[in-house]
This record gives sequence, C-alpha cells and structure tokens, in this order.
Amino acid sequence: MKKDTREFLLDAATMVFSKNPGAPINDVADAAGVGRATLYRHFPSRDDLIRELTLESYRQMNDALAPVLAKNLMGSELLLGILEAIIPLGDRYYFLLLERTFEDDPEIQAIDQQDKRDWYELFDHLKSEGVIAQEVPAAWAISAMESLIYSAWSSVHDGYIARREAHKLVYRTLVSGLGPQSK
Amino acid sequence: MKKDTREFLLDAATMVFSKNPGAPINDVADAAGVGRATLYRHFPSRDDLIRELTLESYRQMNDALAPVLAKNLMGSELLLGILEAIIPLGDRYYFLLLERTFEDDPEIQAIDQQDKRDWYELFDHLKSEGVIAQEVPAAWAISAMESLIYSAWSSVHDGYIARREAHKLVYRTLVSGLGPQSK
DNA sequence: TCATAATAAGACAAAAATGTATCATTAAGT
DNA sequence: ACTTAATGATACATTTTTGTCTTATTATGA
Repeated sequence: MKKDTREFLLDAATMVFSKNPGAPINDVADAAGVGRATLYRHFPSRDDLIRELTLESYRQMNDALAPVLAKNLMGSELLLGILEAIIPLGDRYYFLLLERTFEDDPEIQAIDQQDKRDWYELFDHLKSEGVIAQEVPAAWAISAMESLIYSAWSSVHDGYIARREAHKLVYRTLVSGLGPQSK
Repeated sequence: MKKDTREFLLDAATMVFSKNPGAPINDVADAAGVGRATLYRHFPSRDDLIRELTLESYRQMNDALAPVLAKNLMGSELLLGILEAIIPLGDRYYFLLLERTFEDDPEIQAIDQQDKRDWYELFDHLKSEGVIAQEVPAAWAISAMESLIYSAWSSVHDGYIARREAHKLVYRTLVSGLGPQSK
C-alpha cells in the first residue's frame, strides 16, 4: 500500500508552521513533496488542515501517553515516563501551544480543558508524593514543564543533547535544577 | 508632546504577532488604535515593521541589562538580576525567539551571535562559581533559561504568579528545581 | 489665531494566497 | 492487461493583503 500522503502532509505542516505559523499552504505542499492540488484533496481548506493537525496532535499525545499511564508508576517514575513519551512529540506539542485559531471550537476546547485538568491532577499527585514541593504553584510547574519539553525536543533536533538523555535532563531541571547536586 | 505613536505600534505589533505571527498589518494598526495609513508612515512596509521590532527588542534587552551588568555582581546575584531585568520584556524576548524572517540579515545576525556568545560566557562563569553544575551542557542551560523567561512573563501576564516573584521562581526552577529543597 | 504637521478615512492598484476545476499521467489492485 | 483511484501540473476566479495616494480633520506649537 501507498504510504499515507495525509501523514506526510501533517508532518510537513508541523515543520513549516513551527518555523512560520503564517506560511502559505503552498509551502506545506512543497515541504511534503506533493502538488498543492493534492493537499486540497486531503484538506478542503487551510483551516481544515490546521484543525486536523490540532486534533491529530492531541491524538498522538494521548496515544503516546496511554501505555505509560497504564503502568501505574509511582511519582518520579511516572513523571520520567511521561517526559520520555512526550518529548519526541515536542514539535507537535509546541504547535498546540502556539496554534490558537480554534481555541473557541467546542471539540478542541473540551480536549484542551480535559488536558489541563489532567496536568493539574498529575502535579497534585506529584506534590503529595513529595516529587514537587507543596508550595510551588501548580500552574507554574505545568508551564515550566511545557516549556522545557519543547526546549528538549528542539535541543535534540539541533543535536545539542542526546535523544535518550533528553527526558532525564528535563526531569532533573524540573525537579532538582541545574545547580550542583546536593545528595 | 504627543506620546510616541511608534511605540504604540511596536507594542501592538508585539502583542498581535505573539498571538498570530502571520497577522495582517491591519490587525496591528487596529490594536494600536491607529489608521493603517499611519502605520505605513512609520514603517514603509510589513518587513520594515518586523525588522524594526526585532532591532528595538534587542535594544530594550540591552538597555535593561546594562545597569545590571554594571554592578559587577557575583554568580547567583548576577543571574537573579538578569532574570529580574529580562522577564518584564518576556514578550519581546519571545518575539525574538520566534521571528526568523531576518535571520540572514547581517546586522541582526551579528547581534544574534554576539548575544549567543554572551550567554555562553555567562553560563561558563556561573559554572566556575558553582551556581550551575559543571556537567550540564551550556546549550541546555541557556535553552531552558530562555524558555522559562517567557513562561514566567506569560504566567505573570495571566495572573498565575506575582510579578515581583517571577525572577525568583525562575531562578529556583533553574538552579535548584521544584522538588522539596534539601538544605 | 494661524501655520504646520500628523492623522483618519477611504479609494485604488498590485501582489499574494486561497480555493476550484480540468486533464493527462501514474500507481495499485484485480 | 484492465480498471479504478490518486496524483501532478496548470489554468483560472476569488479573496485577502499590501502598499500608495488623496482629502478632510484634528492636534500642536508659535
């Protein structure tokens, strides 16, 4: 069977839009190595493309996370597992942070809010297990983690840090910081 | 004297472009409360606006940093001071990270590279003073710091953390992490 | 008050991007 | 080999955005 053109397009769109979120559809088609007409066959409009990319990105995140959550890990292991699963999707994750075109779309808004609740729940959990300090505002912890996830993806992508080390580095930065380790 | 329209425009552009980097010039003029024709009087073209905003953002960063650097502070105080100076400019800083239109412009490239050298120098310094651990890749430390600066600005802007606390929170996150403090 | 400069509003042309349609070619499955 | 479906290429109409220009209005300072 033919390799899914749709996936090529979504990957190309992720790449192109992360470099230039206002890029014309033409650039996406070029990056995917297909004609512009083909793109329009898969996505009837620019907005359709972006909306599908948004939904697909959420789907990938959930798919990557599901097996980790199924393991019923404890605090630090859980966070490490989550980071390991998500960092490779850092570019998609970043796209979701940037792309606000559909923030009023009910379907996407619902997913957004559920995700937000999940993150708060996770960090409450991490606090109760002593991984994160009680006095740290959860909103800050989440925001910091989100930033670092994309930074890590980007650093791996640019070759500054090793792919296999990325999740550990984010974990360390988030939990014990980059200062000399005390223990 | 009339308050500087140019500044209104640059501030509006920062806001509009950070929400939608491909936004039409019209949106910027509207956000600045100014006619489109007026915008064109100050900036002959869209690219001129973006280029000026880029240069102006660098200028503001340097201006904010200069008095801090003049104090000849030691390691942790230096980093804290830098964070305190830059976080309020987080939106401009973020714009510079995102905006790659002029990455090949010699003038901007020169500033970019000098800044990069400065950051590396700073973190080497911080390592030698024991604020940052020796084994941490400087590229990662810089990237993490940059991410956290915008996260902090954004969190302050959205009201999740206090303006006066932001730099301390970033410092803590970066240096000792969000886990329970050991000492 | 008067002169000057900046602005708003809108008309306009040119360029860029979007979206539609057609047709010949290529690939895939039977 | 035959049929069907997908693609590439291109032409085209439409819409959006850009950039220019003109005119009436408003603000500012002498």
